[in-house]
Amino acid sequence: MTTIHEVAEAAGVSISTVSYALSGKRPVSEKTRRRIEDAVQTLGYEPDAGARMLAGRRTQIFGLTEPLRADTHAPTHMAFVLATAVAARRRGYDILLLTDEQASEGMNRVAASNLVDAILVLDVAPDDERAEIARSLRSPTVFIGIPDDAHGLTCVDLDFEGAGHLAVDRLADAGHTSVTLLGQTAVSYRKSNFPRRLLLGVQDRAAQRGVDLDWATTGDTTTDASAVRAAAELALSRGVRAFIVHAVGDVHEALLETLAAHGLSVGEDVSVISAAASFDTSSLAVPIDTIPLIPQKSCELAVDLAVRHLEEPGAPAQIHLIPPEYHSAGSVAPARE
Amino acid sequence: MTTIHEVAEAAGVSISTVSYALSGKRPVSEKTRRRIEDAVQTLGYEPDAGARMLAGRRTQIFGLTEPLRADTHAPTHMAFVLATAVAARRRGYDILLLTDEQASEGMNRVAASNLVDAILVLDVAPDDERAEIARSLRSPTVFIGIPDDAHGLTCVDLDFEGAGHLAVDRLADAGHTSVTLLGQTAVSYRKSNFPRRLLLGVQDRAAQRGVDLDWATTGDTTTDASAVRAAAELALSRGVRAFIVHAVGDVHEALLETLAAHGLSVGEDVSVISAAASFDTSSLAVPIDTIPLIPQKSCELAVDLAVRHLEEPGAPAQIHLIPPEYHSAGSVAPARE
DNA sequence: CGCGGTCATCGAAACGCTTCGACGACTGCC
DNA sequence: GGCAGTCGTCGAAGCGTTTCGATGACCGCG
Repeated sequence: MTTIHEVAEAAGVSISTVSYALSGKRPVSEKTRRRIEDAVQTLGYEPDAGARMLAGRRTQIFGLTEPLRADTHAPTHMAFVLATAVAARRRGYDILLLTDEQASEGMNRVAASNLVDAILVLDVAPDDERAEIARSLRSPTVFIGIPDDAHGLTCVDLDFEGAGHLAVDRLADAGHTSVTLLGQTAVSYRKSNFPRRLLLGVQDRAAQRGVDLDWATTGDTTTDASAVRAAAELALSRGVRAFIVHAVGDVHEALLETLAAHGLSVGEDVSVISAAASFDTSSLAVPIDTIPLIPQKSCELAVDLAVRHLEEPGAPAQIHLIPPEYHSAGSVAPARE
Repeated sequence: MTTIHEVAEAAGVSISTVSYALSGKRPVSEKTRRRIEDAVQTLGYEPDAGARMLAGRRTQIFGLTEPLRADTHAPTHMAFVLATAVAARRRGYDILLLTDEQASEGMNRVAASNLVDAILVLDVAPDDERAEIARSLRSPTVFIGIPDDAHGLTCVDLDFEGAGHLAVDRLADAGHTSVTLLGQTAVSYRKSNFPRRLLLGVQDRAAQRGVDLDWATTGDTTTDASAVRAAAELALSRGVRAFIVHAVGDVHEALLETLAAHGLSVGEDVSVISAAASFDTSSLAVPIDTIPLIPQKSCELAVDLAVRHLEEPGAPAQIHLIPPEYHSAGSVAPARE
């Protein structure tokens, strides 16, 4: 294993000069630095992680807790994990997985042993036990998602309420007076927080704008295409011609099929908005207006916040809501009499 | 932060005694150990990871490389990641995620910096570039899956060929003379290795047993229910009454629906075996005989192998095939004339 | 009683890096 | 020509463990 000593010797300088040349924390002359860089190259030097942690009191590792409950939607979850890993890597951090049954043990352990510089929390539940732990930890902790009691926590998430407002506004602006929200599974309204926040935003704004709102879940614990079809049929029979969908791809497809079966053309006879979808809605049979939930955005912001808290330890904990964006694809039609 | 010094002081012993008491590498008297354990408890001592790495030349971390290609089946992949993390944790190791676009960079980096004790490789491709890197690394590396050139590598996987043999044998034993294999997506036969190995096993044994074999992929890049239905229809029209399914849950459901539509009862009129499914087939509408692919088994074995290579550095690299198990559920019927 | 042998404990030397204070060599100014 | 101020570099002190060799206490034996 090649050490900083060997690099120093090869370059004819002291080890501290090598360290400074590589970290850039003190100026090093052009000539010297080049010699050092050459030595690093030819020797294939890579600093020892353990030594660096010990001396530098930085590990360049973030812990990522993900409970991975049975009802977690795997593709979405994976997108978040991946996005986090990529964002962290870009800032020079690696990701240590904390998938313990009891997230508490893992968080306490890695924090107490200084294995990680900060902890990122995924798949946040309303009554998440990790909230309490995060408050007791000295390591910066960033939640991607918002627990009920977010007091003293740093959180990042899409502004689901705002997304709900935006969706209703667009439909109301188009003249629709009754709207149906096809939501998530029933269980996710209990185990997660964001579906409720979107629902709240939709209800809220619907009331303000005088829009009739129906709301249906799309299955009990798992998405159920027949439940979606039934809900859609019911809505259509009541004359509803505007839908907000907050669900996975399958639900969109089931809805579109049902609409097609009725001879209704999306963007002409009927309006559809996909709210907070984390998959690519452009691969659907029909282009759909979308207010996307972009994992990359949340995760990048989360990583940025973690880094910031590391750099300025005084930084206040607060909730960061990412403003919703509306991507038009022509699926909202003016209401007909 | 509490250090080993404070523990030593509190217990009235030297730090080396504390270290030995905690590691058990040298005998410590009952009395002393209890005092030390008490001090550890009350002070909430947790050894510093960096210091431990530096002094002990062990990090207690495994790297996990997962390329996460677009065509990766997320739920299956997640099951493997989770199983690996759990198995590693049980042996006292944490998992560091290596999701880099170029896995090479990450593997080299973490190995060179001694960040990990060993590397586990997931989602192995036939021409996987990580094979070459693994050979050049000093860190033990274990592949979960088998690349084309496995020379000099330690690999773990289900015996897919054996699973193919087993499936055909069961159907042939039941008197079936023609069988259809509903395989994976077309792309996975190029990008992965295991679908080919299962196919090979099936073809092989079918030839030996004089069984007519048809083979259909279940979509191009992604599973396509209509392709499954078409393949099933075709097979049925040719009089085939025996199916081997190597695919995700949706494919099973599409097949079962098609069979039901023809008024065929599984386990009476028609035989179905699910080969190498990594999900729970008992949640299907009809109980299906299954030769399961159990992520826990592969991942536990992989972790065990990594640990073994760490303990006895001389251990030879070899391929470990997990023998297939046949779980009967009554879905194989005797062939009719 | 003294001697070799356990057993439990201790002191000190790594491990490879970061960082602080100091120092010499210049430069430019009075 | 001497002095303050830069700039680049160096030596050494940690960082918190593990681990090796040594030491002292105690035991049983001749």
